[in-house]
Amino acid sequence: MSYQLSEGSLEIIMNGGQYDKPIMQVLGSKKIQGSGANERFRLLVSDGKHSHSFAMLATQLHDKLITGELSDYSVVQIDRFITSLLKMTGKGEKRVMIILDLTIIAPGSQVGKTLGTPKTWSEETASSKPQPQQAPKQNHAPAPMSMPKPVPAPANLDSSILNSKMTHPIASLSPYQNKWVIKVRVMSKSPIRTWSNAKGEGKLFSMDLCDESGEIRATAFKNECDKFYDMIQVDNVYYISRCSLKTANKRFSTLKNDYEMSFTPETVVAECTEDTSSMPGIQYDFIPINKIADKDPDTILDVIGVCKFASDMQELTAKSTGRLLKKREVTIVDSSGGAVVLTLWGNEAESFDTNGNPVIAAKGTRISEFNGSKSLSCLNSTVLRFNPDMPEAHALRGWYDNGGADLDVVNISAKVGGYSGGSNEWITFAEAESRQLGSGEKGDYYSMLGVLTFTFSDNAVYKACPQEACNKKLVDQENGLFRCEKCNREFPNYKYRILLAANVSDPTGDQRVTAFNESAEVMLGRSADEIGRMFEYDKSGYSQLFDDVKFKTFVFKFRAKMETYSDETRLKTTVINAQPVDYKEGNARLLKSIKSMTGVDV
DNA sequence: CCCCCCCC
Repeated sequence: MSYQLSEGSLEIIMNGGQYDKPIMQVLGSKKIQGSGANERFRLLVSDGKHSHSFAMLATQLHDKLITGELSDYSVVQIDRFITSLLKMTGKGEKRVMIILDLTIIAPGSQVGKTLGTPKTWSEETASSKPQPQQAPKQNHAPAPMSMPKPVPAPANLDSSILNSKMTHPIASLSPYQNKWVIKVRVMSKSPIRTWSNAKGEGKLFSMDLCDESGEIRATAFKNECDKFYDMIQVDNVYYISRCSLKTANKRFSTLKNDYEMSFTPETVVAECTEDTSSMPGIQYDFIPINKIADKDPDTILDVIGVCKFASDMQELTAKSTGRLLKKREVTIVDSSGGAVVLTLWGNEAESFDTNGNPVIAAKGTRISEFNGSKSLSCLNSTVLRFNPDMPEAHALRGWYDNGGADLDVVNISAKVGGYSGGSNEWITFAEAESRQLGSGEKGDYYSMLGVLTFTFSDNAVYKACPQEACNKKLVDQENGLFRCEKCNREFPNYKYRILLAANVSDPTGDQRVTAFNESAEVMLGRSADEIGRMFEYDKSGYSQLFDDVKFKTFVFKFRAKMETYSDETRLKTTVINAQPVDYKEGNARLLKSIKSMTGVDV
C-alpha cells in the first residue's frame, strides 16, 4: 500500500500561502504545556519533502491523539487549518500551523514508517526562497487585514503587530505570549454585574468571542467594564489586543478553551468595519426538543422552537440572596413533537414579546429539574435570537404555520403529579392546555377560578350501595330490593349519591368536567340526600336547582388525565374539590397578579 | 479581581 503525500505543500503553507486539504504524515507529537485541561500538543508533520514541528493541534482534536487514533506515522488529510506568525522573544517571527480539523487516511500502525525522506524545514529555508503564491482561494489563509482607525488612541496599539497585516487565531493565544491582535465576533455579552466580598467590590461584564479557530471568554472589570460595555455589541466583529490571559476555570465556563482573558487598562478594542461575512457567526448545535428529556440536569445545550405559550412576567425575591428576580416561562415546541419550558430572566423576561408565536433560537441554555420534570433556563451567557434568519428557523415557521401549531406535543416540562407547581397557584385553562396537563401517566392536578356555566341534571343522582366503603350504583330488582354487584348483596335501603357532569369556563376557555358526590354537593348547594328526594318527589324543584347554580363562581381543584373510551381518547377532567370564592383571598391574588403584570404596586 | 445564573 502506498500513500501519496502532498509534496511541497508544507513549503507553501509555511510561507503563508494556501493549500487545499494537504495530505501529510505525522512523525511525532509532543506535549508542550500543562496537563489536563491545559494540555497542548505540537506535531511533527511531513509532506514527504519537508517536515516541521510547528504544527499545533486544536484542543478539540486532542482526543484523537490521546486515544491513539492519531499516532506516529499516521497519514492524514488536513481538512482545515490556519497559520499564524508568532513573535518569538529575541528570535524574530515564527509561523505556526494550527490544525483545526483532519481526517485520518491511514493509521500509523498500518503505515509503520516514514514516507519519503523529508528534510527539516526551517525559517532560513523559507526566507531564502521567493514567496510562493498560489491563487487565493477559500478561506484558509489569514484574511488580509486593513486595520480600522484604532480606538481610542493609535498610540496604544503595538504598531508592529498592526503592520504585520495579520491577526492571531484565538487557538494560538496563551499566557506566554502577549503580542497579538485577534479578530473576533462577539457571541454573547452578559449584563453588568456587581460584586462585593471580603476582597473588595467592583463590577464586571463578560463576553464570549469566537473566530475560525475557536472561542474564548473575556471579562472586563471596573474601569474597563464602564469603558467597553456600550461599545461591545453582540454579533459585531472587533480587533482586540493587549488583554491578559489566564487558565480558565472549567467549573464556570463551557467554552472550548483552556484560557480566558481579562481586559486591562492597556486593552485596545476596535470595531471591524470591513466585510465580516467570512467570520464565523454563532454556531448552534440544536437538540430536538423531545431528546431533552433524556439529558442530565445541568446539561448545557442549544435549542430552537416556536413559542406556543408564554406566561406573564413574574417578579419574585430569591430566598437565598434576597435579590429581586424577573422571570417568564416560555413554552416552545418543534417538529420533534416535544415541548419544553424555557425560563427567561431579567430584561429578557421583561421585554419578551409573545405576539406572532416567534421562533426562538437559544444557545447555551441549561437543563434544570424541579419536581421530577425538566425545563430549560437561560444563563447570562445564553444567546437568544427571535425569528433569526436561518434555515432551521424558517423551516420551523413553515411547520408551525402549516399545522404544527395544532399537533399534539409531549411537554417534557409537564408537572408530574401534585398540585400544579406544587403550589396553590391558580392557573387558566389556556395554561393548563399549554402545560399539557393531563398528558402524563399519573394525571395532573391544578387549581383555578372558574364559572359553572352548565350542569347536566339528567342522571345526576343515583341510588348507591348503603355500605359505608361502597358507592356502587345499585340495580333495582323491582321487588323492593336493590342489588350491589360489587358487594354481591341485595339491600332494602340505599343512599343517594351525585355524579355531576358540568361545564366550567374561565376567560381563556372551557372544559367539560365530572364532579363526584362531595364536590357536587358544594356546587349544587344541597346534600345528596336532599337532591335525591327532590329528584323523586319535586321534579320542578330539582330542575330549578340545576338552573340556579348556573354562573356561580368556584375555586376548583381539578385532576386532568387522558382516558380512552371505545377507541376515543380524550382529556378527562375531574373535580377534586370545589369551594365558594373567598373574596378577600381572591382579591389578594388578583392584586398580586396585576402587580406582576404591570409592575404597579396596587 | 467574578465564579451568581436565581423561583416554584
